[in-house]
Amino acid sequence: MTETNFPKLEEAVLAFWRENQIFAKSDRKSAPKGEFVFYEGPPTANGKPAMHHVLARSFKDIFPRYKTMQGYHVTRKGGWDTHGLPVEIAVEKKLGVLGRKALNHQEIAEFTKQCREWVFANIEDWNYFTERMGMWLDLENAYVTYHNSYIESVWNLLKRMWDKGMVVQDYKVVPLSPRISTTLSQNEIADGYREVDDPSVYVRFPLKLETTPPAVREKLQAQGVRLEDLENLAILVWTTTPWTLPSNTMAAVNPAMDYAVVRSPSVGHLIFATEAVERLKELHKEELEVIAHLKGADLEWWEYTPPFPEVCVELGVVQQQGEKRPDGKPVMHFIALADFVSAEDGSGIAHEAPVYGAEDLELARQYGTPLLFGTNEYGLMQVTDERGKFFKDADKGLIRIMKERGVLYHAGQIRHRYPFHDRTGDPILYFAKPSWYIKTSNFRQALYDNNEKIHWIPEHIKHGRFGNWLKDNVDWAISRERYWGTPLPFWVSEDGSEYICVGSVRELSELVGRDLSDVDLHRPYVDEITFVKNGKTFRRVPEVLDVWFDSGAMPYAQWHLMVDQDGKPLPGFEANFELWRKHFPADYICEAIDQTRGWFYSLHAISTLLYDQPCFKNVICLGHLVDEKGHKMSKSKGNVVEPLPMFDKYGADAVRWYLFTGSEPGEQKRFSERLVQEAQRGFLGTLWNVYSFFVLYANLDRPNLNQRPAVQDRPEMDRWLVARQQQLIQQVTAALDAYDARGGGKALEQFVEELSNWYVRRNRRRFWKNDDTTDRESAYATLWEALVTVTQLAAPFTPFIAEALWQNLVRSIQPEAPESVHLSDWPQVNSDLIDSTLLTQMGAVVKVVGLARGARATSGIKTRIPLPRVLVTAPSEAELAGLRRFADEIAEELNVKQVEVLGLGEELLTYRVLPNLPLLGKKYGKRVPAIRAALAELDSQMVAQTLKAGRGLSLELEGERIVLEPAEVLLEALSPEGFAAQEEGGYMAALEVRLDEDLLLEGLSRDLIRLVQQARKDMGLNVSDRIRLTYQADGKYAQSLAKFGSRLQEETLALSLEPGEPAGFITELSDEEGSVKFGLSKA
RNA sequence: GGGCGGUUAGCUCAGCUGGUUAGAGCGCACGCCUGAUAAGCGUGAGGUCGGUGGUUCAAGUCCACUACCGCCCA
Repeated sequence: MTETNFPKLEEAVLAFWRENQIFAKSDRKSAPKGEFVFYEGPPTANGKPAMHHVLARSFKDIFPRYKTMQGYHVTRKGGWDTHGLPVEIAVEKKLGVLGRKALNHQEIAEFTKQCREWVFANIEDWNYFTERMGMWLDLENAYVTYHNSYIESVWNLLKRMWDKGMVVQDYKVVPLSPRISTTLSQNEIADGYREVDDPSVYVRFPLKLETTPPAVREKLQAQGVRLEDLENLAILVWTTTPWTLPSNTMAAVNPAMDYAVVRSPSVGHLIFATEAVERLKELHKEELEVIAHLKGADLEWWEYTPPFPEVCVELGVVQQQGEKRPDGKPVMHFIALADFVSAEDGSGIAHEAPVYGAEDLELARQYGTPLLFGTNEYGLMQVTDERGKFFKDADKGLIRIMKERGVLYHAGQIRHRYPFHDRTGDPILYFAKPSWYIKTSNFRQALYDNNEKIHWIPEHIKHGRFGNWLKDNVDWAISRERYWGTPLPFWVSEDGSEYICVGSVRELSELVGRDLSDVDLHRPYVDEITFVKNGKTFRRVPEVLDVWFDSGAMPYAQWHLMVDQDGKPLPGFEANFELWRKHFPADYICEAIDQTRGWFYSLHAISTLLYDQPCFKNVICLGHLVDEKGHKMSKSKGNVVEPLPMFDKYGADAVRWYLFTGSEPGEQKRFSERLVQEAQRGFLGTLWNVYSFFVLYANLDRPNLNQRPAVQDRPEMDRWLVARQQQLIQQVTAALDAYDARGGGKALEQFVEELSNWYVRRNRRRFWKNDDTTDRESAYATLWEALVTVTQLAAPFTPFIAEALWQNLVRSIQPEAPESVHLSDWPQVNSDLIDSTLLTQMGAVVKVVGLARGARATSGIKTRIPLPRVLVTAPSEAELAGLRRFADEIAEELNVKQVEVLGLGEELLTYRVLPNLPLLGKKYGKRVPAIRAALAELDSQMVAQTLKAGRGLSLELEGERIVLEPAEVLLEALSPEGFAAQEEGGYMAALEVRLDEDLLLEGLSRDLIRLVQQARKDMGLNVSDRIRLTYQADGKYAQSLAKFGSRLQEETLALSLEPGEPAGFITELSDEEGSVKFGLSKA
């Protein structure tokens, strides 16, 4: 065996690539098919590379390698995502600036400096890891999102959107830590949930009868209820946050739900969800009588008096309570419809204070209602007698006021989970803050239509996770009150009346009146840049950009694209423009499934808004890696599998192979070391074995592989392998064209399995003892071609082993061949060589041999002992022809003297008669069971004769006669009596188990051959060394030697075989058949 | 609470538009082979296809409900 230490082999290949700059050369490989565009979704280099990065990078690597071999050029520009919260949090921890409300200039400078350093904390690990796993990526020219050039391109994109009116300022509900008014991230909140008791209050909102919707009037009338008779009619609204009630602008009902008009002895008439009636009875301990039913949808626009009507005037939002809009609709304080309202808790009518909830704010947008800020952003009440109190402390007082006003129906408590801020201990305040938005919702249709043009893997993401998300698209909030990010290029005048969006450094320089080319565009430096225009001083807005915009901008910013409103390059940026144009849109991108709302979306949104086209044509959306038990890998659980030890132990190829073929790419994958080991032993091991076999004998025989016999002159067995190999090229090419790595891998695996266990196994002798030179040369040629083809086809999957094989198989004998397998051209299918008849026939042979081996096993007679006869059959005429054609192969493989191929209707065979259900079901439907029963009754020989003659089968069915077409009946051969047989699906092999003296002696001779061969090996002889044999034998062994001695000599390369006292190396055997003792000496 | 995906042998996974006895690899047990040999091959055991109900001549596959796991969102 040659080198089998895969990790060591991989290191050698890496050295080879490095020394000979193979990656750089692949960049210059001729590319008649043009550019295949790949985008690297930028990882962050502050963390360590983990196994899921191997997954993504493997899939990112395989298709560019494939396309390069196919004759495309692939630019593999790396990239790093460098801004954002994770970096800031890490640095905050380090610097200890926790929960500070605002940093001063000096502090920001220190902070962003630290961020910049921290970003590449693990860059060395990343560079090493990427190379080691065999991913070719240009890391030297990687784009970096914090570079000034990158930021400038992002500004350019924003400016174009700004000029098109796509950028607006609006409110966004964010989680705040009150008192310090710091925006928190989801992660910071996730840990802070606590069980707490909060108020649960039911409040009456009296309805204004003059605004009753017509649908309500009609329905009440139909149910015999007069509106005027309803006393104190009010909706019953539920909330757990009384402090938000002063900010109430709407009450929401679910349009699909049932609502009841209920009479309460204590307060008059109430409307709330029918589902809640029983609960309220229980809760408030009073008898409630349902007198009418309404649908939620009926109630829209019905106006009510809120519990704190004075607030809206007090805040100056309207002139007077109950004000109308120009179209006659109320400005606020009416019933709105919302799908999110449920009746599982409360009354089924939700109180809407849009300032304090994201869904509520969205509803306010839909209905165009203004906002009432009952608190400020520090959580202090701004209105009512509770003014100045911390919001949670205002509940009691507000409840008292409502009681006095007679609108409180019921006040209780509820235990639920509510988030708190760890560091301050305060409850989280969800609060609407002004924020910058991109109006993506205006492009909902375009976003959706462009998505139709994308090929998603897996398919369901397209209309599922991603499509649904686009359908419900809301505006993209792009501003963050942070420090380390692309600063928003918006400058606002001191009076707040005018905004200027800056689209380039040059533009900013002109506004300021000095050259800013060397200024760091980050905070705090950019904050110092002010200018005067129209007599007003402009300062930058404080926010930075959402990092997802950074990453979504990479198609443009990685080339420092700078264009004007018409998309034409700005002066001096013509070359950048050409680079961009050559690389837009992407043919292929790949990331894990969590990117649907991250990178996939940001790419798609930006390209749709600015170019109205998708940004990528094909996308593989990977499932997550979990541990052996299906749990998420996390450091705290200690179940993380590190990639580098896997590479060191099994090699990167093994890991890659497992990731490609282990399961569908979109599925969640359970990862374990064992599976990598399996991949190594399976595909890689088998391939390597075949290769070793080839090398072992090729080194002895030195066949001339540069002058190979024509395919048509080769034996059938070789032509079969050639056909199979062409079929493989077809399969792998089709699979990779469809971005189906798994399909391609499975085809390769299947081929290598057949190559090893059928072709090599069957043809071994042609390599090691074959005086027929033509035949030997043919075998070498055929096996060599198959290995070379597999090497090339496997190159994108397992680049290391493929390279090693290429160097040894091809480069060693063809110095003019491409220097690396990755610089070679993808194999082309020669369909003339796909002999499908031959493939079908050989398929039947393999099948039947498999069955016969099973039969051998059950018979208990070792393969070594020849048997006189095997009967075989197959379900189709084409396959029977194959069995006849390859009868010799079958005989040899099974060690039987005679192969008898049985056709349809022969006497030795009996059959199982089966209905062809797919055909019969369509034709006869309900009568299928009866037909089935009738068929079972028939004599199978008769049926076989009938079908053999090509006649239909006539059946008596409940007095009716029907005739089944031959194709509607299936026959499966059964094992005949008295044979060791196996059958399956119409294939059958039956061994005649009859031992005679001759066959036994022949079988024993094989034992003797094996004995001598083992001795040769123990002596340390070469396979080609000649020997001399002396022996003593008795019993059956003596007979066997007498009869088959010459064969023994032949097989063991013995020049002589003499009876007498054994001399030299001694080996012996003794059992019930007799005994034998050999002496071997080297000739 | 909503959306999407998953649940098939001890493990990792296939099962196309419904159709005959639900497959593969690994592991396990037993055996074979012995000039690919610290390899190779075969056979066997092992399955209520998460559960319930429905549609159908026929359901792992279609429909409804449901349980559990995962991801995203709220």
